[in-house]
Amino acid sequence: MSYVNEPGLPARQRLTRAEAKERTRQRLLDSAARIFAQKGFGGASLEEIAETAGYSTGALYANFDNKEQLFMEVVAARRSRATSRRVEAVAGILDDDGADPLGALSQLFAQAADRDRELAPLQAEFWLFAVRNPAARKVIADSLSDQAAELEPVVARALERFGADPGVGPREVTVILLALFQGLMRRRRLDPAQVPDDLLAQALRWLFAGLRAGTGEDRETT
Amino acid sequence: MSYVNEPGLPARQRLTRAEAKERTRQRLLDSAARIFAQKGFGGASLEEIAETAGYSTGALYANFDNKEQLFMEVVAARRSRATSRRVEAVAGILDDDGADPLGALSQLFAQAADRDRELAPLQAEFWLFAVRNPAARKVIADSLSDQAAELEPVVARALERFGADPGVGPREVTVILLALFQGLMRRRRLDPAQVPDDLLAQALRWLFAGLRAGTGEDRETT
DNA sequence: TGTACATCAGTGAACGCGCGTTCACTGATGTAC
DNA sequence: TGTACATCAGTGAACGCGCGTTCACTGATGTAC
Repeated sequence: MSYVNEPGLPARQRLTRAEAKERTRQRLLDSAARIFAQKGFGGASLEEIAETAGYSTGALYANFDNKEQLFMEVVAARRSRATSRRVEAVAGILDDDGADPLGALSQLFAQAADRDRELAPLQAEFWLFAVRNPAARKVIADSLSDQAAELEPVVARALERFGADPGVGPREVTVILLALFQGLMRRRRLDPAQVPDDLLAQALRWLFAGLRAGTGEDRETT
Repeated sequence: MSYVNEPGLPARQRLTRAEAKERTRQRLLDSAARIFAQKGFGGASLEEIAETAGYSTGALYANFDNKEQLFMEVVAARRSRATSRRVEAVAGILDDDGADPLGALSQLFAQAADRDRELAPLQAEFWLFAVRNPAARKVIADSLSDQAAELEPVVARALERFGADPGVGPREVTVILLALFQGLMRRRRLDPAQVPDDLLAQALRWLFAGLRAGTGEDRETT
């Protein structure tokens, strides 16, 4: 095998052409996600994206058709990642028998949002892109649906555990929870004082108490 | 008085210079809000904004310093408008003794969101601008706080009416409600099927049932 | 009321710059013998 | 294993276009007498 894999060197200097291209593609996608999050679709320049990844602009056009397609590939790349890990973490918390699972859960989310500062802006860009480009809407909507579908069984188990009315659809609750979470995290970003760590926990407790208390037909008359 | 105010003509042909300038300013702001919503901050061109309003680009620079300041003026202009009317409508529904106030309320919001298609994209642009421009963050955050403050007394009354625990802070509930509403409306825009008209009503019923049922200290242990 | 001058809101052509995209080129990888 | 040629991922200069911004100018409004 000659000198290719000398023990002292960082392993695998040599990549096949396809591997090298894939690595380049991934680096460009990572860089693109970062710059799009920081500057927005309009504000991000392809040169900065390429440069941040360590390439020249031509590398982008060897891997993607144009700026819009690059953006959609970022969407697709984000589709599968991160989400799964987060769902697992949520499931873990609910299965543990800690004293305050809803509190722990909301802390988990708050920490995730504080750590990954680019997630929320990136998602806002995705949403705006979807609203403005009819061709992209379905893809981005599906990406969100996937997210919800993955979280749904965990929510279903939580509903059981907290003794919710069995008539309650877990899909609906999942959509509500995601909306609530996103809304609060966005608001928190603008003025953190208005959205303290435990506000999401509060909301969750109220919501689950309500899920326990009444069916959906809990109409009220004076 | 010569011929200035001939009865047959649309009244007040003559405007004072200040009035004319103010009218121009308003038209430019309206047009800017529309184009920013449609194309985003980066995608909107000053020429299109001016042209849509019926002016040339120079008119923009006679009224605003530059593109960023124009954007911030759009934020400020939106701050006072619309919100008040909406809050009044909400208050009206809660004071009426209809059979299903929460349902009526959520229908009101859904209709508003469907009618004003530019509101949500514009607010997303505001949010992104705030996140990216530290100097603008406080102004935009305050704008949101105003919105919440205006809605708060209405929420407080709703809490009383629905018999919530008196220890519950109306401000927190207001923040939660706004987050929930925004999150659901955004999602609805991407795929309406996932967020039917009455999902917000469902969420509200559960939340208020929870507010009635338990205090914030409703901890749960297996 | 009428006249002469000052002001200034809005015009629109011009400027320079940065951007997305293209393309002839390079040199490392792959293939055939 | 070695050699000759083909392929193609990535380079980087060049292109043209649209943009934000500027500025000399215009003509209607305001002011002074």
